[in-house]
Amino acid sequence: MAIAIAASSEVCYVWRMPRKTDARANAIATAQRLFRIQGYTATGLTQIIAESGAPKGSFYFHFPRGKAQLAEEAIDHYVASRIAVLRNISADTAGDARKFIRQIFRTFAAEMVASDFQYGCLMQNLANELPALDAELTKRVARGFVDSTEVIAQHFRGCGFSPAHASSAASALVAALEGARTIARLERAPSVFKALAEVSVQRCSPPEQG
Amino acid sequence: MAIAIAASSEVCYVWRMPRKTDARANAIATAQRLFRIQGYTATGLTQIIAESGAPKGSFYFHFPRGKAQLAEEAIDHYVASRIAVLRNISADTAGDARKFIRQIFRTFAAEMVASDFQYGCLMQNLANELPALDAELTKRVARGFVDSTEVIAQHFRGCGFSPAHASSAASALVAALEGARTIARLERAPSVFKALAEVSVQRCSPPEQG
DNA sequence: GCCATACTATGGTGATCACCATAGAAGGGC
DNA sequence: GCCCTTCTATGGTGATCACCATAGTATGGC
Repeated sequence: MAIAIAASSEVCYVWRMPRKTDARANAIATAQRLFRIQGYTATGLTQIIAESGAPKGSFYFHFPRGKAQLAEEAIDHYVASRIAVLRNISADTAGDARKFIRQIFRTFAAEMVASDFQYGCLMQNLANELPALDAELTKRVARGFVDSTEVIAQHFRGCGFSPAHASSAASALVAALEGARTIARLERAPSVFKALAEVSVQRCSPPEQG
Repeated sequence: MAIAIAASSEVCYVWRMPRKTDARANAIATAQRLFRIQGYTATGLTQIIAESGAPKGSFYFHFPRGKAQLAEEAIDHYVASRIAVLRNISADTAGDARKFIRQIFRTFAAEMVASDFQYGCLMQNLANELPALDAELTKRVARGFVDSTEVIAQHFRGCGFSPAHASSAASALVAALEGARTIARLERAPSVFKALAEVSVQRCSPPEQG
């Protein structure tokens, strides 16, 4: 097959060699971790490469567009896993908005405790450094929030919320989660998640709920 | 007066020369603005000095401890003005929790619109770069949140909330405000403030409120 | 065995980082 | 008029930044 393809000059590596190392995946995972802890600008490529253990010089082979490309792939990875978590919680609490909200706050709080309050949200960290980001990266961050919000709104609609109400409630919940992360990191305590969970849950309990 | 004071050797500049320039205040204001837009690490001293218009070389005369000291003074300034704003709103809406909350969201949203969604919260930006901050600066950021929260809690107590309820409601409100800022910057629209205001207000309206 | 591809390895690019040493100018106290 | 203090001005420090040029190794197709 290589012959047939080699003749076509357009695409030159279609046949994929068996993956030899996981240097690329390691770099993305390390970048995601460090960006979450330190932020985008404060994290140097030197540190990412060093901590990823992967060979140093080959970085621009895997990421020819450099740091920006690495961040793009890191955020894609992050958003995908965050959405997967939300979908799981949604499935576990189908039709029950209060249980859904409580479970989300509990899950996020647990994640922060597990990291000893070191990890922030990758999307939030990038959002706070917008001028350092190129257009493509900014778009992905914004899209990450939109997609996350949509998963939550979908669950609320499944609880009988009107589409408009579901959207605004989802938007409020996402914002509350982001804010809680900031506070929790400073307080090194998950109490703010508890406070916000109560506030958010009370909202959908009153008689006129629908 | 200068004679009498000059005799005391302990303090050597009590008598204050007439302030010749406002280079120092300019540097703090410029730092605050840039830190809010770009973040702490991403903002270089070079840029601060250049944009502040003040003379370049004299920076370490005014801020002998360098960037960290500048950030400390910037955040002190920021926290003080934020608390003043909250106190004003509190006084204008005494005894009315719902009005208080709505007015806060409206004020913060207006500030974001006025800056064309460029300004983040200085405390939040610093909180997201904790590893780059020294202990003193971290302490001031944390204290800024505690003090802001206390102003809000105080208002809630004045509305008849129990102390515990007032504290957790205030904590939730602060977190919601921070999260809303992040989202609003990306969406370049204040709608998330509106959504959160509705959610937060509904909480204190149901029959059992107290 | 040969070659193309996949990946590693080294060393260095100019630019920018925070920071500082040193010296000069401006102005009031005496 | 001299001095001390406040403030300005210049130029450069070593370190680190993202990025890249070049060469070497490993592996599978043929």
